[in-house]
Amino acid sequence: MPKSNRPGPARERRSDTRERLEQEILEAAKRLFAQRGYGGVSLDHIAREVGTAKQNLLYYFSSKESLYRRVLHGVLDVWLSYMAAIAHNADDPEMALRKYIAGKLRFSREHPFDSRVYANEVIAGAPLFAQEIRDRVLPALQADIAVFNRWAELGVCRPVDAAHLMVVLWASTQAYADFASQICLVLGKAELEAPDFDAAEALLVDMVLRTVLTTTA
Amino acid sequence: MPKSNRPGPARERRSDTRERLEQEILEAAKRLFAQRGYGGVSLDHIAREVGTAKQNLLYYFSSKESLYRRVLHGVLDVWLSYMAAIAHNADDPEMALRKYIAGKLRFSREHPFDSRVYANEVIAGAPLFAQEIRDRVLPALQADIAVFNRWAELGVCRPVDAAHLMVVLWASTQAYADFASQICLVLGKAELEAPDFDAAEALLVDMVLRTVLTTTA
DNA sequence: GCTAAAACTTACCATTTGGTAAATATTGTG
DNA sequence: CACAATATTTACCAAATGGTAAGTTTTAGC
Repeated sequence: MPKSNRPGPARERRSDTRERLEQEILEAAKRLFAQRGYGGVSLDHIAREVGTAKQNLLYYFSSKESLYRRVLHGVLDVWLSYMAAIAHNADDPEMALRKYIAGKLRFSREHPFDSRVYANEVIAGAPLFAQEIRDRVLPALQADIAVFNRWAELGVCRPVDAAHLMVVLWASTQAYADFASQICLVLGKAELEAPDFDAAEALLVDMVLRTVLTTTA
Repeated sequence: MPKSNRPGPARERRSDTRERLEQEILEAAKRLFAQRGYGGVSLDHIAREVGTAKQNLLYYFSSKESLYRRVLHGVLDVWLSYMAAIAHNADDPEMALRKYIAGKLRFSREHPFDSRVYANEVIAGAPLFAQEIRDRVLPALQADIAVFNRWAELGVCRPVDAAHLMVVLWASTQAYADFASQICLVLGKAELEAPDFDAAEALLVDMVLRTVLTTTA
């Protein structure tokens, strides 16, 4: 079998190399932005981490800011999908909430840096992401609030302040990424493990279901 | 009445000036560290904010790091006092928890920058404050866990995972400082006001008491 | 192999960084 | 007023900052 015109997976295609390096840059940027915040990271830093030159970053990403924005978008997309899933499971409040909490906690475990970059941006006052929050998070939240209200009308849930409930869920689930260093220190362990996330999930689900459901399990 | 030897409050004493300027520096540093993180703030920045020269900051604080540490200590001292108060109200779990939540939320409202600086430090992995957390937060948490366990033994409370419950309370209460910008955006208001904090407090108290107490109110 | 596009490097730049050293100004007290 | 302690400014510094401009190497398709 001779070399096909469109090169096979034996040797990486140029476009694949590009994509891979782009990913590596994004990953490194994510780690560093998470650790030191936007202003605390230099392009040189990121470049060295990836093993290329600073000027090559600027070949892939036109500026430090555009790189940062790309990282932020990745996080938000996932979180919004979790919020949308609540509406998709609207026929079963308990399952919807269980899934939401489990999903957010799994994300905190598997992508702690993503969560931290986002946290840094919000703590800074969302200087670069305010519009994105208005345009995408606000409607997603309103949709979920509507779902909670419908549940209350149907009598399957108590009427709760859904907006603040979601804030509590955001904060609690993301804390296991954002505040992991402190949680580790006070639990006396080097890093959070599966049982810790399980315990967090059990407690959070318990708290939320006790607060929201009318039927006692 | 002639000028007394020890100058009265008519003209500020030197030592008062010193203290005042020191405070102003700390306040400005706090605001800026909260907004941009340690690495994102320059001494020049802080100095300009205060209206003095960078080199004069270094006269009052020996280095950027020492300034940062001072800010962090201020926050932790208050939070630890709230944690200690739980043990001091050990005879009344409901009141202890109500007070804790109310106190933390009031602090988030009145001192949002403090909370944000601390959040930045923890998100960064607590590079400068890890030892402080081990030495002071860990014992404080263990003391509170012991209180929860005693409540469970007495039958006034359900046995809960007190460590994770405290994590949830930390995250939820601090979110109203750290994530205020996002909460404002999704609530469609310019800034959080008293009713928002009241709603947050009501929900959090409700959630926690439903989870913890054996007696139904 | 040839050529053009894509990928990467070298050179450079004005500005800002945290910090040191030293000079100057201001203040309290005898 | 004098003098010493306190407070503030001026002058520097080597290193790092984000970004531009221009060059060089590598690759894909003919």
